[in-house]
Amino acid sequence: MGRSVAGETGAAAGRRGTRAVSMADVARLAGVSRQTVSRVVNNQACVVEETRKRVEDAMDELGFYPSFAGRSLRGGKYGCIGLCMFDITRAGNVATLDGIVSAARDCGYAVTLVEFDEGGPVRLRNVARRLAELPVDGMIFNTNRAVEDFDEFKPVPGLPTIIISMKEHPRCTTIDSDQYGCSRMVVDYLRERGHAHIRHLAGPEGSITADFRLRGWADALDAAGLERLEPLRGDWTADSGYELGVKLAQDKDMTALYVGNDQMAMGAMTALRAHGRRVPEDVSVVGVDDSLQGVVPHNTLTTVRFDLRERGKRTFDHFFAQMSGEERVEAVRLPGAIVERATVAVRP
Amino acid sequence: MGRSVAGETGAAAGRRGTRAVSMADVARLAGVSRQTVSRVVNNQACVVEETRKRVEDAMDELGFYPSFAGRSLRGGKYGCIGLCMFDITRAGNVATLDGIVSAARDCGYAVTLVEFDEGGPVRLRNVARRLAELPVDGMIFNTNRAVEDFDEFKPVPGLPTIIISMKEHPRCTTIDSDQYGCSRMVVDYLRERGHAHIRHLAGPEGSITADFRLRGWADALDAAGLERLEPLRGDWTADSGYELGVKLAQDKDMTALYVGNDQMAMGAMTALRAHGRRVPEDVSVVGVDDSLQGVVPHNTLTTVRFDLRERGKRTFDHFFAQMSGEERVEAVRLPGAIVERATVAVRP
DNA sequence: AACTACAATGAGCACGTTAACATACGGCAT
DNA sequence: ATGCCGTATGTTAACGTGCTCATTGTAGTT
Repeated sequence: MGRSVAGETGAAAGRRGTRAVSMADVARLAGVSRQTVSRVVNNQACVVEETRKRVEDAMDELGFYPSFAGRSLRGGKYGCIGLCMFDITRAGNVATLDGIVSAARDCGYAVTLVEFDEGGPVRLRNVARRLAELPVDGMIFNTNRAVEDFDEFKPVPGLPTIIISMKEHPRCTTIDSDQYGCSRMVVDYLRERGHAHIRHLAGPEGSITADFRLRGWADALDAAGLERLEPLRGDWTADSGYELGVKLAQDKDMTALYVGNDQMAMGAMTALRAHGRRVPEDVSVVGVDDSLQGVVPHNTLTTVRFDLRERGKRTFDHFFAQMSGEERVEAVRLPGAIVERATVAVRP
Repeated sequence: MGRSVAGETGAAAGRRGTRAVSMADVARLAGVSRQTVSRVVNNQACVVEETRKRVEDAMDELGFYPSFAGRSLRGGKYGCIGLCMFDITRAGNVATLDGIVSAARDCGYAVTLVEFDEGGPVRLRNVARRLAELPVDGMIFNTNRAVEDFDEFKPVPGLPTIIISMKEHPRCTTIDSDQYGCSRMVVDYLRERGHAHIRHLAGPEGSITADFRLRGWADALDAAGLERLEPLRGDWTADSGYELGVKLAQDKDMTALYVGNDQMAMGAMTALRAHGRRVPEDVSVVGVDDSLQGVVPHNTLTTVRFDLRERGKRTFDHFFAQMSGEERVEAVRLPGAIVERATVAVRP
């Protein structure tokens, strides 16, 4: 905190005497009733051209903007969605945010953004409380980290709630890129190309995304009856990928490496090459996220691409459906697609 | 559009009979007046413990949340800032957004995010109109592209407005990373290390950031009386950097290359090496943004780092100052810092 | 002339909250 | 007993908008 909070300044500072212009002010200047001003603002018929003109002039002169408070107090709706995210700066989240914002805009909604508290364990209930006191008609949570009260959380009555998460929720619709399915897809893709020794370099513990990607890989290997060696865990950075790639270079049986994200894949690939393993001739490498395009020159990494902007759009669509009366609770998983570049070879 | 917009659903859908719980409902259940409920909600003194308890129980039972509309109608403040950005997904913007959101939160503000319309020329006036009808106490614009009515734009009376932009504005405080100064800094840095033939690979035309970085480089060379060859222009991607790097490899006089961002620098560096120019022995390379850390293994690029999250925080600070009555219009430019890695050599 | 039909506008209320003022009550000094 | 004070609570009014209903004005029909 430190400084005074918004609530306090509200009463104290006000608009320093410059109280915003109201419809009554406009009506007075234009010599009409407030209701006529209201009609002009809302583009209703039944206003004669000359009156409309006079009102519009008065609005311009006074710099009138309809008060959101008054309007929504009457209508009951704000036209805003509350969105809560863990870490906006993580690459995937931004695209999703962007998708939500633009889909919302198309339906006349704005997006109010808050971040999860960082210190201490996270509880959806607390965030929901905070959002419920903001001018929002519903909520979207993006929970890609562990949440204490995930299962017992109950959405605020009257406020449709969607959760972006791989974990299913008993009362809320969840939506996410299919982090589990993408791994099975990659394993199938590699098996079709003759690979039987497929190792995995996963993201850090505590990351739900990393866990689901890992589980998908493990289940796919088990289902296919392939040998499954212990996966390694990095921290999503290229340098951690390099470090673990050095270890993996020792494994002469490995013919394919599936890495939990592209940056680590980049690191691992560099390490493999530096230690005499050719890519893709000796070892095929597949990443996830397709995040290197434009960042690295001549990007050749075969990877899985999720349309995260689309994920945001779909999230809003489900939100909008609930706003419109849809009651169904479902778990939507959006599939990724393999982007074939040049780091996978076919085994004889 | 296509579907109905928020405004329309407001009246039509309502909360489908589930009108939100009001203070009056709580008061009735607890057997007190609305005012007493209000006092409990706002943690005011002068409520006897037993009454408070009864009211709180009633609130819990009914699932009461104070209505933002009613509250702000009375108080005149919303506790929300409107933020308008061009493209959230551009790397720098996210960090800034994050800084604003977290600084705002510390002062009890939420951030309502909208994007600039994409089609057609952009006018601040239109965006301001849209924001002014949302529940916001002020606005922040992030304008890193050309805006049609930049100079003549007048902020909405009563709504403090800050613009994140290198261009100065006659009526609004502007703030930005010092895109101009960083280039001068880089040129000085290279001159101190004996370089006299410093070329520039700039970002695309139409990017204000690219223009200011270019102008800083040009002015610094002119001021030092150094030869200034025509700069090349890429599109921020590593591949465009590579392509132009191939051309620059022909220039045997060039001893230093200053590139408008790190990704192009990465591409250019790769091209230079591929064409027999050693980095940094033959050519020193400096980028801007420090955006490769964690993305590329063993990142060695010397670059300029801006603390963009800090930029967001500072932006909010200036906004908050204006909310508190500060009238001053200023142009704040936040300096970057050179991150020394291994792509600059000292000339004999 | 008296009527209906319709267009244009106005009056009044309701939404949920809170500041300002009003009331009730017990305790204490005069 | 009277007056005063402080605490706890209730009452009233106001914030700005938009819906419903009422009123006025105008044109057309009988």
